[in-house]
Amino acid sequence: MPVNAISWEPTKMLSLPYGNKICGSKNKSNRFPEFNAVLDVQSMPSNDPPQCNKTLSKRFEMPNPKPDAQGSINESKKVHLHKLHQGLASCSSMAELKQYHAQIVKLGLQADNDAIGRIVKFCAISRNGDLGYALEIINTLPHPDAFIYNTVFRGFLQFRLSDDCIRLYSQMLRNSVTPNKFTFPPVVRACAFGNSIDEGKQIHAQVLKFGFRSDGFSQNNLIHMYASFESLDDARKVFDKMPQRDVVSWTTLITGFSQSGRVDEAREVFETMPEKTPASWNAMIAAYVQTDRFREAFSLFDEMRLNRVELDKFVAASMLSACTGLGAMKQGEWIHDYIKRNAIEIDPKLSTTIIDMYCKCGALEKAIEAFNELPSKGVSAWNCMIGGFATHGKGENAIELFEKMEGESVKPDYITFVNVLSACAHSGLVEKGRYIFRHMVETHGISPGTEHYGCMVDLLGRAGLFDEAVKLISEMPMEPDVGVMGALLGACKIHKNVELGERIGKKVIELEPENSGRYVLLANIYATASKWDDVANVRKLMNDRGVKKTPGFSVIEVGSTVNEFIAGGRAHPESREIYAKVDEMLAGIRSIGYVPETESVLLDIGEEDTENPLFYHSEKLAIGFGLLKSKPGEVLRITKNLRVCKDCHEASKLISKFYNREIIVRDRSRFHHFEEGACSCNDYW
DNA sequence: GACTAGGCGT
Repeated sequence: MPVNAISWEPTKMLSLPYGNKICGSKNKSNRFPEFNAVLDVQSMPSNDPPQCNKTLSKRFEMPNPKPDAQGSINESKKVHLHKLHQGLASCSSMAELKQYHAQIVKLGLQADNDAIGRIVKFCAISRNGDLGYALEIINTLPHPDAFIYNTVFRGFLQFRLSDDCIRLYSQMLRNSVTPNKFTFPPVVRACAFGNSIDEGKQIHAQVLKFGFRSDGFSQNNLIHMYASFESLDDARKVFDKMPQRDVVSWTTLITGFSQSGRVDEAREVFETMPEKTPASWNAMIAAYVQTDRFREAFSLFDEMRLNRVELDKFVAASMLSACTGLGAMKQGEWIHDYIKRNAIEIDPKLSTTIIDMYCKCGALEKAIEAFNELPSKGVSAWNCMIGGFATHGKGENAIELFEKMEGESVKPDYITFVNVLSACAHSGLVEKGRYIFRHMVETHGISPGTEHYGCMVDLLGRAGLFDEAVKLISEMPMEPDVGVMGALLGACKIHKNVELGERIGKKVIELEPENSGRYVLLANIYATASKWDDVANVRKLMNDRGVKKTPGFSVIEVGSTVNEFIAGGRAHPESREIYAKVDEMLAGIRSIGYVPETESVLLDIGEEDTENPLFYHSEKLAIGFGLLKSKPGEVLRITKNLRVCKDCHEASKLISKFYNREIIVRDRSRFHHFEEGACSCNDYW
């Protein structure tokens, strides 16, 4: 995109409002050598209303440029112009716009800021605009006004061209155009987006010097800017110094703390808010959801309802996501019903959230129903539904839906193919996967990324096609990442390919030394080959590096309560009954052939004890609790944070047979539907 | 003539 050519002057720093405390690790210094000179406001008076310094004001002593050389616009021109403005308001394309522009030029108004401002506005910020054209126009104007500059700032911001926005701002000053209150919100946001810390601080100085200390919009954007620099102390200072804070100031600060991972401080701010809007409630609820603190999200949501605050689409989305996190389908269903009952707009984001909730809660049928109900389906809804089929091991359905999507002329994107390929991998559809991989490139012109390669390696590896998988990796145009290598490692585990597994395992561990799962996998590969010394070495390496195994937990929703279990845990108030039920359950399945499987446990415990922790894996406790609390025939839905271990998998199959129950377990990477002694994954996970 | 806060998935 063409950007104005500007000649720059030597630099000179100005003093900053808040010292230089921000550490600029992410700061890009010296990107705007011109900037400091232009932004020199040392000599500017700070009185309201905004003024500029003497040098600048000279320009403003000149009479404003008149629309035409002869003087004011005559009456017939005025009428014509009025009609033009009306037409422009409903203009829908650049072709049409250029015709209006031509007429304005014909009227001799090519330098008239009022008329040209409307043209620039369309180009810069309309959906069918052309920012480049706006820039060309601005370069031809002898005296573009603040409105025109501000409009183009917004245009730059829409395209995330923050550096260009900042450059144009300095050009505005060089052209002696005084910023107004609409100038700073977009310019400050540009600094935030571009992580331009030095420039941001200087522009902050300008906000004050130009007299916008009391302008809520400018100040709120400054809060946002410092928060995005993760300089919460400065954000807080701006907030504290504001003569009048509004609900946006509070909400911005809450989000700032939350996005810097300081959720508890966000809560403190939230608690002190004088009045709360749904946006403020949601900012806090989302803070909990984003940090997996789902229970706190639920309890805040209850509080919100007690305060008679109605939920809107944002709160609904956050809470649906909390339901997804906990596997709390009934609660999620309640929110979905609420959305429908209250005609809350289901936009593309909300629709993916709804579908994802049902998919991840194991209710594929309900997800399909929700998907079919959507009045219009964006690509993300299709992606989400295809991904749902994939994780449920319904590869054929995923492909069928993908073909339907193509049939309805919805353009598949990068993610679509990640999900379709992952569906092929989960269902072992090798030939189809190879075809889709080619189809993606040849028909849709999407070049494969690491995720696509990861899926292909997963697919080929699971099918035992190691040579082809290794060859594919060697052909990758980029470095294979840990996802790709991890997929190969997983395949080595399944097929007991010790030699390759050892090589890849070591590599993967070095790529991700803090991920305990990788060590466990390598240790298990050694264990299957009875290489006990190597098992011990991996374990020692883990200990030496202080890498802890992720504690496993499982969650089951019974009635309206969500119950969480950790392996061997006894924190549940009914733990005695639960353990008794688990013992009964294990005795039951032993009678139909259950033999505890110990292979997949990292052997860091004595032989004798090996059996017990397996008996009481969180998943078995959750199933025991489910059997205890649910009616016969009711489906048990369990969500687990780790992958199902081989023993639990075998046990779950037999439990489903012994008790004649359908059990749906969501693990870290997919779903297992246990029914009549078999699993939907065909023991292939 | 116009500006700022909160949501999803891969």
